[in-house]
Amino acid sequence: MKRGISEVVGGKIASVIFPPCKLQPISVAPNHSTFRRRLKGRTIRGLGRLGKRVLVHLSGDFTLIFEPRMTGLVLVASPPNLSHLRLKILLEDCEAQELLFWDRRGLGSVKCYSASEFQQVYEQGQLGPDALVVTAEELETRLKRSRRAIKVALLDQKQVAGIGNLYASEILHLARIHPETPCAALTRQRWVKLRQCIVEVLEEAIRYEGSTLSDGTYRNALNQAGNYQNAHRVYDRAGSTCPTCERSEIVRTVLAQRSTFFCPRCQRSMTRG
DNA sequence: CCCCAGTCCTGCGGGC
DNA sequence: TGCCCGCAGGACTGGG
Repeated sequence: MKRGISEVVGGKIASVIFPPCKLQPISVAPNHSTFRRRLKGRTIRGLGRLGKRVLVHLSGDFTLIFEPRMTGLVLVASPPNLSHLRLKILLEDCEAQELLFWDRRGLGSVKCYSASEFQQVYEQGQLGPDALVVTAEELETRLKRSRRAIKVALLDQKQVAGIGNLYASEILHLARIHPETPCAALTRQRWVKLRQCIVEVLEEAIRYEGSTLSDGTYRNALNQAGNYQNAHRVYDRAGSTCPTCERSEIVRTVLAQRSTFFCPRCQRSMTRG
């Protein structure tokens, strides 16, 4: 999503519009008027990412933070519809005419923080190391004393930032680790393998422009559907044959109230294999 | 501290 | 055909 909005860099924010919306409003921080005041007239200096959040760095040391959660989109193209359009930022002096935030369920948020506010909110410990750059040693050090299931731990953004429910199942299948394996039971070798698979799955998903599931919500910054759902090995594939062993059927379970998919043959043991 | 369950939100789809 | 209800999950909260 971040990559798709690069054409906003260098732009100047001409106006900030919260379109009238009959739905429950999304969260805006610090509040609507401060948000608008902080954005207006500023120049977009660059882009960043913090786990699943998209960062837009502004002049004056402010940072605009998009948190899309499941159904939010950061767009530089027409949104899927107007009824769920939550924020419209009109731009000048850059390739993109506008930067939009669209969110069907409204669980996402937009924030604009000063450097010190940003530091406070995302102080050390709030978010773990980014999943794309975490090392096996960091993962092991953070989790080896935990008795939680590895699938649940991978979703904990304080431990490692950037892995969502869908990708946790895919990562563990590729790493051939049973999702209920207690973190403390994983060997050094398994942490190394796990880190490799985290990077492999996430980079693959990014190449495919993400997963557009059956509800059709996820889109890239140009409102184009992703293709990673066609590459899923286990997610949402309960009952179909495992593409790795081509023998067992994919099983669905629930861990920490989240759907979890795995192959009982490839991800057999809790502690070895 | 560690960990889990409940909560928020909207639209889709299964069941009847 | 239409209605109702369960479900999807990322982050946060409260509590054991």
